[in-house]
Amino acid sequence: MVNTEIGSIMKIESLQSWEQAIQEIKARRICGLGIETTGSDPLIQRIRLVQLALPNDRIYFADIFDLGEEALDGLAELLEDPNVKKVIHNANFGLSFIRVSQRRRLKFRNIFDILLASQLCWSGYYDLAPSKSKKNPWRKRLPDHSLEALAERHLGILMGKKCLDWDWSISDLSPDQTDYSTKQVRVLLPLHVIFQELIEKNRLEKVADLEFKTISPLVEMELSGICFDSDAAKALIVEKESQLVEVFINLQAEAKANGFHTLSSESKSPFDYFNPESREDIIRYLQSQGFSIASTKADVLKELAGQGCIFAEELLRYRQVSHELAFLDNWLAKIHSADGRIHSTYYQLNSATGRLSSCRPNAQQIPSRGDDAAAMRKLFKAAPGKKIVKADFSAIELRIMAYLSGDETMRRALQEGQDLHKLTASGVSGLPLEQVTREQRQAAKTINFLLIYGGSAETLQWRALSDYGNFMSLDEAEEARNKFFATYPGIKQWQEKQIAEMSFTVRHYFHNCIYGMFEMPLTCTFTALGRRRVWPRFGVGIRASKFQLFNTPCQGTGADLIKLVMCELYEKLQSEDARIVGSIHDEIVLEVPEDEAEYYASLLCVVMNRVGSEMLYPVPVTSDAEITSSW
DNA sequence: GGAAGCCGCGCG
DNA sequence: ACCGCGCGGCTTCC
Repeated sequence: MVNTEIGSIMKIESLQSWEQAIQEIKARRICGLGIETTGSDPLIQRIRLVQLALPNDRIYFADIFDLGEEALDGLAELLEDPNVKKVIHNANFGLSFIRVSQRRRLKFRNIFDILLASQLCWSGYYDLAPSKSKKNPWRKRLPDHSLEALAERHLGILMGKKCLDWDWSISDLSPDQTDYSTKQVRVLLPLHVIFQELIEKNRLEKVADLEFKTISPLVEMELSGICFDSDAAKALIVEKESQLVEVFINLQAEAKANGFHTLSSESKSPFDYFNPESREDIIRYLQSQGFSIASTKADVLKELAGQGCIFAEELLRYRQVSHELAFLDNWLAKIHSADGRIHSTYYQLNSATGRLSSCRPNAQQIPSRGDDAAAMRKLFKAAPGKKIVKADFSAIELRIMAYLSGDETMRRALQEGQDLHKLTASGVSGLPLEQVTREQRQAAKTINFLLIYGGSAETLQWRALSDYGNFMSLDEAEEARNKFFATYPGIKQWQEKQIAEMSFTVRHYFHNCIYGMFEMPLTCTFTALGRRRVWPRFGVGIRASKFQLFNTPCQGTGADLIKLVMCELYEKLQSEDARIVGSIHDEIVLEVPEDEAEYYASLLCVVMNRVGSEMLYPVPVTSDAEITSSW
């Protein structure tokens, strides 16, 4: 049992003593940092409390409302000092507020984020909890990485739930508030010791350092947001709404004419006849018309439309337009009042592979494929006087696979600057490289992507048909598959090795307050930088699929790469208004002053190529940059 | 009336 | 038997 009264709390009364406290911390080389704010939005709300925990159990407690915002200058400087380690839980949150207060680019150094550390050490782990669903009686439960959960799991300290309706802007904070806040800061250094050891034991040092460094560019990217043309969006909405109404009326009329009634309750559907959003209605209606389908997904409906079913065709149209409308409405709703821009949130390690994810709105799912995608993308424009500079890695998955597998043919082809899709086309068809047609190259692209992730001859056949109406017999698909692996024997070997990993285990270290450090034998995959994903071993049948074992190292290495690029690039950004504004898995988007666009376009490529080629050595990495006025 | 699960679909 | 995400709508269950 830990006595929370141990250690003294020093309330800072003046800027001068705050400065002294910071000097003392610099001598100590390490501190825990806790920040309380008046709300969750750094663009609107402010920092209220700053608490710094020292290794001698002393806590410096600063009320920024009393000291004034100038107090944050010294803190920002401390955060940029590479010689002092700052231990924080969810650094992104507090540091965003610091970044706003300083109105300048901050390069945080030597941050140790307990949240990211925990997510790294438990990456992929889950346990099973009973579920109400009959179809799926066990559901995956991911570990809780909140500070409260970590304190309980690793230290045995029960902190209770943080009260969400505490007001941190009132002049006199209640003892409950300040006590709870202090309790949180107090567990940071003890947790740091544990996670430092876990990171070392699991050989995650390089990945952890990368993740901690990524906080700076990510904070700035979220605060930068992206410029959005709301007038053009509104015009597009008007247009699409009338399209939607038209399709909707047609669907209603046809359902009515055939005596159909919806099952949806009245509140959900404004008409009695047919609710196009209800899969139940769709299946029932089409059944009544003599079409029997098990699913209402797009390719099933397309099949029906091909057979002359107008209703299915209209349904597809309805779906498409309503989906696009939902995007537009959502983006408009997310425009921030402070600067008229859209500020997505990025999660650094919410995914099992290490990729970034994005939400509210998801900046990584802006349409790019469909008919109206270009018009939608145009809405994300550069601010006046700025240009958008974007670059993506070319065929990065294949390069990563070449690196991971060490396949000779693939490596040599890439070193010689050959077109891998063409090479595959040649290997599959038996034609010399120069006789490969554009169509064959396109088909080879599909083959490449499907087969490196474990696709079967059947999926190959199906994709060839659905993508370009190219009919392939099963034998032909099987033949293409065999030729692919004959062309790249290293890939085949690597896949076999990965499958063997299913029954092979690696010692992975965990920690809790009951057992202390302990190891478990787990299925484990690794990326170029040593990032891990583990698979817990419960009963039979619950294990990594071969697809996951093929895909995770590849996707994860891509994540290592893009994060490294973000960090290196961030260091090289010159003017304050050259900003990273997007990161979409293999693509970086910048918004820069117009007259610097050329400079940043080439810088971006140089950094991407260098970082990529170093990480995947001896496989070279290339990228394509482009200067535009919108995404 | 809210939470959980499922489906379908946008991106890479 | 293709992987990884987030989101919105419907349905079901408390």
